Amino acid sequence: MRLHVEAGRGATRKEADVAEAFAGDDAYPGPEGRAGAVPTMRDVAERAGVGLATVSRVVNELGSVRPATAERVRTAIVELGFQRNEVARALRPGQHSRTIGLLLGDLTNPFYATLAKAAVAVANAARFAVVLSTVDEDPEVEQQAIRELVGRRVAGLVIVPDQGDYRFLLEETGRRPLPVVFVDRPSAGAPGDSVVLDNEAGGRMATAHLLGHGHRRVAVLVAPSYYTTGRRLRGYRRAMRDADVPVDERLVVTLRQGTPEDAEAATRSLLALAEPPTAVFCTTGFLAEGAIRAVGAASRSVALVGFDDFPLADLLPVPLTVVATDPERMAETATELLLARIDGSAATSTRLVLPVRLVERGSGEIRPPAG
Amino acid sequence: MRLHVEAGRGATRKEADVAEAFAGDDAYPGPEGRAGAVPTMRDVAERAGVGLATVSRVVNELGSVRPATAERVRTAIVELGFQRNEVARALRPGQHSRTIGLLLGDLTNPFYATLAKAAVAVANAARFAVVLSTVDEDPEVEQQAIRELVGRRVAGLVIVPDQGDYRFLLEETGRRPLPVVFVDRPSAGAPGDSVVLDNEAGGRMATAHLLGHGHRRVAVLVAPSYYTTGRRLRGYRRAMRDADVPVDERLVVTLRQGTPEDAEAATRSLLALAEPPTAVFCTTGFLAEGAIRAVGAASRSVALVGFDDFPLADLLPVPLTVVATDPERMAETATELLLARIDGSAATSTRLVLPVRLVERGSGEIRPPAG
DNA sequence: ACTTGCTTTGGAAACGTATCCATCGAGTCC
DNA sequence: GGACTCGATGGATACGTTTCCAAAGCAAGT
Repeated sequence: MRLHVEAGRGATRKEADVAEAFAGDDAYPGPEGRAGAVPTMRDVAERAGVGLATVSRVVNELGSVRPATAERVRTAIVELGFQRNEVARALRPGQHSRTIGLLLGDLTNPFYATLAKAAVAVANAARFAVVLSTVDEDPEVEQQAIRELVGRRVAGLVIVPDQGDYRFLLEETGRRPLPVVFVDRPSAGAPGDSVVLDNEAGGRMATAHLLGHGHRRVAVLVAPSYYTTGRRLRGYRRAMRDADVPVDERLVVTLRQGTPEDAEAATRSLLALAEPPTAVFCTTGFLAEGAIRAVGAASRSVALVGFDDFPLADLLPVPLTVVATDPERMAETATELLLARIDGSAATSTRLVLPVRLVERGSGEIRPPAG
Repeated sequence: MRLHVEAGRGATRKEADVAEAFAGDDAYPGPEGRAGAVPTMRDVAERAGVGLATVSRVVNELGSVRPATAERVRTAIVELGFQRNEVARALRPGQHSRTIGLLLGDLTNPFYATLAKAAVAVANAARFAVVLSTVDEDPEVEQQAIRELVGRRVAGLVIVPDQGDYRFLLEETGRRPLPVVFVDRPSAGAPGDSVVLDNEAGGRMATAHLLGHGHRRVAVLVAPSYYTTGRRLRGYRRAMRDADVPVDERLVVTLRQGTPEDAEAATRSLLALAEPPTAVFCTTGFLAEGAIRAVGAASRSVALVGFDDFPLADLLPVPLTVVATDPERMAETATELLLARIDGSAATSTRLVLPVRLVERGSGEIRPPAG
């Protein structure tokens, strides 16, 4: 049993490494198990003394069944504890499984976690289940995950796309295209709605804010997520141009990985320049985290603006100014759009752009050293 | 279209509230759609010139099919882009859907997010899908969510239980009991394995640590999550007893809600006492957050120990000392246990207790004011 | 009273897969 | 060389639901 190995991991800990497995206190009933199998519609029909079709009509609340009959059926349902088998239901052609697939990145990132939370809430409220898949950067894995979901006949997909090509979705889903909503980033050429942030405006706001506080040497840290951070960078350039401040390309750093560690190192390098930046715009929450560490360790005080708010940002030694987004609203909107699409309303392709806003907390209002 | 309302929300924002929906640029193909429907096993069989059963045998890698035949079938599968319909598969008796249900609390809580991440990773690696349901405190809603999952014929459940009663699970799943693993808290009387933390040891370590730094008036903030924080409180009492320090019950505060706000208010009250505590043990991450705010606002410096680590804890003005847990490992272990159970191995009921460890960062090493 | 039309009801087929069982072919033993 | 064995293969059935279609019940109209 593989678990034994697992339980032994981390055995170097100081205390209470008592990963004990004691067994048999409340043993499972054997596979032969207990009496009643899961009741089916046929059981209900039999008990209520009606036909199978009638039970289905009652369950699905299609009309044309006499109130008295319906009541008998409902009684039988309650008595037996019947619950419709969604699997069998989804097998019928033209029926979907009341399930949507949710494909996103690392849940440890609060941004994705919030997306997931909101999507699940909206879907569950509509009695849809959510199949969650997390992918990290590997288009191969992602495509496999999508195929898997399609194989499970989900009714639609909410995807936070990687830079991959999603055109295969069109092939994949055969007769009628699977409803898909892309979140945070539009997909390249694939059919589907999308809900994104106004990234460019965010980048512009952040940069203009720093410029407005007297900074001229404003660095920008860009994560390799192509679309979003690219747009934010575009906003940066636009703000610089609007303020007639030339961009020093040495201050535009595109990171390889986008991890906090990566950003910390990059920030250190920036601060070690002959003419270091007096402000840094971090196009990502993770990047901001790394930059904070580097700046905190440095002697100089550097202005910072992050992207994506996170809890405790206001508790830092220098509270972090951020471009706050509303991932919750984004996911809600996306999921509602998907459900509408599944429902058959929402006929034409839609592309929503949600606003962002600047939250001033201190780190962005630091002025450059005189000179 | 409901979305219009949605897009209009938050319209008080300063800039870029350009929630514009423009349509029709790349319209969906109509419902009649494009050519090929999703290929089925029958299509594969036809193309390969073999019987349906043979295709099934190849797909499921049951032996007893001649290599040449198998190869023909595999070719046809690739050519057609066939993918097994998991829905139909799950309908067969004795087959499960290669899907597990994951039931937990607010994903915004990094603890749950990490659990979800790890569970999904393990499940997906075993080619299981994960249906995610989040519940918040309402046993009614939770039971409904579980029924829903059972109706979808999931192969098993990973549950972070509320205080509710899970015995109904036994009734619910009919003939053979549904494999269930409880995480973080054992369930009351329900059948199933569980994987929990050594909460009592954690509480003991935290308190002993504070006592060891000279504190005598050690307060404890308890969230109303019954099991875990109750155990942590028990550890607190035990450490106090071991050190022969009497417990002042006014310093034992059980919160109504367990939110940061709640904790902040409670901490303020504590600090306003005639004989305020010199140290606070927060039995929860959220509680620690609130306590940090209250302590930061106060003039006095108070020692703090939190429970559950979180990112940036080391970046706070006074880096937070915490009892660190390993939710990732917990979820991995739980999911592996569930898969083993589904697989039919792991016969007897199991209960695992995972160790915790103290991470000293500064806030717990503050000494009490002399006197 | 018999037809007409409508509502309510039940039977049966179909969805795509896994598996039982029968069949078929080839190799083996006597 | 023929019966027998064993592996490979195909046909048929069942899983639980929805839905098409037909039948039956019933009221109203002629």
